[in-house]
Amino acid sequence: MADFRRVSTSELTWIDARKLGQWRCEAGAAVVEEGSDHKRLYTLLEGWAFRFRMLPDGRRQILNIILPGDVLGLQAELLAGSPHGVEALTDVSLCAFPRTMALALYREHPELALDLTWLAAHGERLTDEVLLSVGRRSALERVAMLLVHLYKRAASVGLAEGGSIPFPLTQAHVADTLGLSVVHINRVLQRLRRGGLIVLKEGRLGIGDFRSLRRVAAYWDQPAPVRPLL
Amino acid sequence: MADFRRVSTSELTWIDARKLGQWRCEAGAAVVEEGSDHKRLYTLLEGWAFRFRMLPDGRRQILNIILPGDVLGLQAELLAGSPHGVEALTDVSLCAFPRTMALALYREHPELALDLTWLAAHGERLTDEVLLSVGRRSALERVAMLLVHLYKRAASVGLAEGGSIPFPLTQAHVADTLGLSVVHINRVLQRLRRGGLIVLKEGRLGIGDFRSLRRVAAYWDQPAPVRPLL
DNA sequence: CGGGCATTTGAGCAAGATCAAAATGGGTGG
DNA sequence: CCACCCATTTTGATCTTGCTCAAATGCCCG
Repeated sequence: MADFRRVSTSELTWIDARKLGQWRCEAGAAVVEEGSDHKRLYTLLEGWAFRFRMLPDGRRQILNIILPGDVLGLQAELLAGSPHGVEALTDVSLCAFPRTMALALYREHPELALDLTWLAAHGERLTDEVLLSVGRRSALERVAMLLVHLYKRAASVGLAEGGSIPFPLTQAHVADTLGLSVVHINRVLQRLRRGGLIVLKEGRLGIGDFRSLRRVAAYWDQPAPVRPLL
Repeated sequence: MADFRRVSTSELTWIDARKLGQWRCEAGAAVVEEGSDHKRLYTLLEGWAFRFRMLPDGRRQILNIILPGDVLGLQAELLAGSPHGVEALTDVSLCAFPRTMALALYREHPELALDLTWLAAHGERLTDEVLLSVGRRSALERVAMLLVHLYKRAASVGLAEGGSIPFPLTQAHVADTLGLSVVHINRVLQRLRRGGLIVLKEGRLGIGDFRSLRRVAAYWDQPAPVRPLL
């Protein structure tokens, strides 16, 4: 997610040497099985994916949308067993590392290791934000919030072009992200479209009026997520 | 949270040497101001507390209940600025460490540092579980889930006595944890009480019928959260 | 052209919210 | 010990947000 501290070349080489290689996944495919016991750490190089959990009867909650640059598997791989599934939204390519890299990393590159913890903490903060939405925001606020947030994240990794970003989520995905029904999502989206707040068509999302959309979302800026200089 | 790997004596001494000391907080007091820029890492020694975020208009979402043994401030202190508040539920005592401990820890005790990341990841997993509840479970399921879960956690740190644990949350806290209204929480609790599933009175919670309560919660066991041997 | 998915629309329903007020239940100062 | 205060719990009544069910429409792809 965007702002990282500068990583030294020696660190980079070190990481690079341990790469297991690249993987590709088709849209819709499971990147990590729910409940499986994977032994890897991934970085998403390209494409979109999401983390989710399900209830026995099939209800699904999307926990997190994953964009290029995000690290995958801190929760899953550091913990035994993976408590969630990961599915590709678009064709996806990722870079895998052996799980055993972690300890070596901690021994040989404490700086990088700290970054890893930072990343884990940051991930939790994102989840916190979503929890606030799902628990306490109205449907309209939730949708507005999600769209603003996704737009910002996508733009920050260079996905914005001509005032819009790719938007590979179906309305069902949005529903499962926000804890709402598909039908209702549809109606809320139309409301936002009619109000000129968003432009959502042909798989792309543009924001018509950032300021208003934010206001609708009952959202205001978080201090930028920068790793503190210790 | 219960299951830790064995920590060596040298590690313990190291940690102990860095302790800034103990703090106490009264019930209801803010342990960390929302939005403040604290410089500490805490461990909760005694009592209950909770993490929360608020919306401009006062709506509150409780993110996490904090029990003795839990680490506080991974999200807050590793990130710049604290995006959430922490409030004491009961009188509380905590142990503080300087934020600068982190890097030293990473340099000198990679094993411990890995534990720290593990803790951060584990924290996120808890949040994930709550998110699944709030997003996709019915009110009844959510309450059942929360009570089972709190009971297990509290019991695992030795708070259970005679089949019950202390329960310092008001119904308003439960409501803000689960994204429901106080009135509705009240009704659901009565339903569970009448069904003999729980015993909740005089500030203590007992579970009448674990199996059924779990079933009601649409909950089933997670693999135990044990740090993997790398 | 036909099947499958996603989106859209309509109608009725219900879980849970809101509003209001009464009943409890400690704690506190007199 | 009592009177009072304030927070919490409880109850009742009504309303609304968002859900469910059902069907139509549009679209992509083989």
